[in-house]
This record gives sequence, C-alpha cells and structure tokens, in this order.
Amino acid sequence: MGRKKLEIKRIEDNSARMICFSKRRNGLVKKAKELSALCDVDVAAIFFSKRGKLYEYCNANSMAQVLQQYQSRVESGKDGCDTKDLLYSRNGDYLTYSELLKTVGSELKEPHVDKISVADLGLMQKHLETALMDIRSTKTKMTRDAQSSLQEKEKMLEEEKKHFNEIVEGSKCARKKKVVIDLNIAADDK
Amino acid sequence: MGRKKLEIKRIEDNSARMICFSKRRNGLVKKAKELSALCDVDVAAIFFSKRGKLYEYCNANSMAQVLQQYQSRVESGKDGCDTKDLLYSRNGDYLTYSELLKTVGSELKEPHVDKISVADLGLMQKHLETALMDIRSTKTKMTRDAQSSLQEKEKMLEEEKKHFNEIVEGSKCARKKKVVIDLNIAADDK
DNA sequence: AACTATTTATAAGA
DNA sequence: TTCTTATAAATAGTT
Repeated sequence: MGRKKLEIKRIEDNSARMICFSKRRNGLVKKAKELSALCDVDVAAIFFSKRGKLYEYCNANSMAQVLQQYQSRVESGKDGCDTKDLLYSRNGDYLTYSELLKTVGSELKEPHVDKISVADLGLMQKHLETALMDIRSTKTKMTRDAQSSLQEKEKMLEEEKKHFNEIVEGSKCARKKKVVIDLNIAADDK
Repeated sequence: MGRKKLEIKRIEDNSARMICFSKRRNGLVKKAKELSALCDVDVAAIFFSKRGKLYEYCNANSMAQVLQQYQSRVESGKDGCDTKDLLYSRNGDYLTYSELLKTVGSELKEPHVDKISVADLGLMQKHLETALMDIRSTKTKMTRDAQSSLQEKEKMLEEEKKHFNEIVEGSKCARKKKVVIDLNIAADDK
C-alpha cells in the first residue's frame, strides 16, 4: 500500500528500512489490538531487530503470563510428567536430578543468599538457560525421530491401503463411495 | 476495511467472530512476514482464544529460540556475567555451581542419553524452568533493592546540589547556564 | 511528522 | 466454506 508497489525483500537503504520498520510495527500492533478486541483472544507479539532493539506488544496483563501459558502448552506438550526421579552421576557418586535442582531452589531462600550478587544470579541464570537449551534441542531431535518412525508406519499403511483398493477394484461405484467418505473425514477435521 | 466500517469491540455473534478471527489472524501473520522480510527483524506472534486453540507465527528457526532470546534480554538485563564460580552446599558437602550444571549438560551427550525419554526431558525442562523462575524473581528483587539504595544516594546528592546552588546564588547568569547543561545531557540520552 | 496516491485488507454478500 | 467486490485502512514516497 502506498505510492508504489513494494517488493517484499530486505530494504537495503538503512534509513528507509528504519522508517518502514517503525510504520509497519505500529501497524502490526494496531492490528493485534483490533484482533484481540474483536475476537476476544490474547495476542502477544515480539519484535527484535538483529542489531539491538526489542519491541513487544501484549494485550494481556503481562507478557510473562502469556509466554508462560504458551510454554506450558507447547513445550511441555503431553509428556507424562510423572514424578520418577532420574539418576545423574557426578564424579562416580550419584545424585537424583531433583536433588540437584532443589540445591538451586533452596540456596535462594537460605542464609547463603546474602553472599550472592545480582551478577552471580545472572551467571546462574545463563548456565540454566544453556542447560535448558540443550534439553530442548535434544527433545526436539527425539520428537523428530519419533515422527520419522511414524512416517515409516504411515508408508506401510499406505501400501496396505493400495492392496485393499486393488482388491475392491472393478467396481467404480465402490471407489466413488470411498472418495466421498474421505472428503467427509477431511471436512470434519477442520 | 470492508463494506462497512466495523466498530472495534467484541463481535458477539459466534460464527462471525470466528470468521473474523481467521481472516485477521491470516492478515496479521502476512504482515508479520512482510515486516520480518522488509526490515530484517525477528518477529514472533502468539494468539490464543480464551477457550482453547493456540496459534503462533515465528519467522526465526524456532519459537523457543525467539522466546529465549526475549527472556534473556528482558529479564536478565545487563548483568556482569563474570566467570567466578559459586559454591553451593548439598547435605553438608560442597560443589561448584558450574559442576552442578555440567552434570546436566554432559548427561545429554553421554551414554545415559539412550535411557532418557522425551517425557523425562520434559520433566528436566520443567524443573530447570522453575529454578530459572526463582533466580529471576530473586534477581528482580535485588535489583529493586539496589535501586532504592541508589535513590537514597540520589537524594543526598540533591541536598548537596542545593547547598552548592545556595553558594552560587545571586548570580542569575550562572543559574541559566546550569539549566542549559542539564538539557544537553537529557538530549544526549535519547 | 504530515500528506496523499496507491495498494492492501477485509466485511458483507454470493 | 471459498470467492468476489465494494469499501475501509495501511502505507511508500513525498513535502
């Protein structure tokens, strides 16, 4: 929209790009507000330019709230989340993973807290974040693997379906019915 | 935009609201894509209707990545992040915090990995997230405390400034200059 | 920061 | 639903 049709690719001129960013960011936030008002949904948007600034919009009480809700829904997914404790070795002796984490939790509430600085906490945070990232990527990989094994199963089922169709072949009527059923299933899914 | 001007308030008719949501969500995602392409920024958007469904858009590799970047930027602020190791006690004996975290990291790459399920990783993740949250809130509190002590110092400096001004008093010219300098400092800050 | 010629999004209708 | 179209809204280039 504008005097000229703009091709959707990186604007190379620095100042033009910043102007465009500012205009379109405002536009996007406006649209997000409208969407949340009209349709009664929570919307969160985060923008960051690769060299520095961060902008955000959120119609709910707090971004943290929305992100937490997001993460609890998406990232924990449908894992068992049973209370089974895992064993982790350190220098030959074992400690449970939950013990390991309790350490972190309790230290923040116990006497030692007065010896901890904000910088120290930042460091702890960084380490935990790294650990989290490892866990997440491992989980993603494992999910992918599980998925590909599912895809193999799907292929096999496809084969079986083909065989079935070959058996039914010869009756055009039967085939048509099958197609209709498939379409209904697809429609129900939406 | 449309046949009629639409007032921006909750659409009461259920099906009309859903249609609107679907259309505008698509619109918003399209705009987000354009913004990220034109202006070379990362954009993440999360929508959820209060009764159920979750939608998301993210131009970067993964939503988790963007959210993590967001959280580390917003919540960690400008900590020192020096490499000093902290000691943490567990049942009387001590281990360094970094050792504690190495445990997590190494376990993900070592033989034990084949005994870990996605659900297990989800659990670890949840625990780490809890620990992170504790750390963040503690840090926020400490930052607040530090800030209030800074505010006290500021008050004292204000007092000193008053005394100074009283000494200089009588020369209106001197005062004017001072105002100009303050304004320049404020302008530089932007 | 405003303006305005255009393009784009979309509300309602088919 | 999906397409169409009249109209509202966003915005690219300009001042």
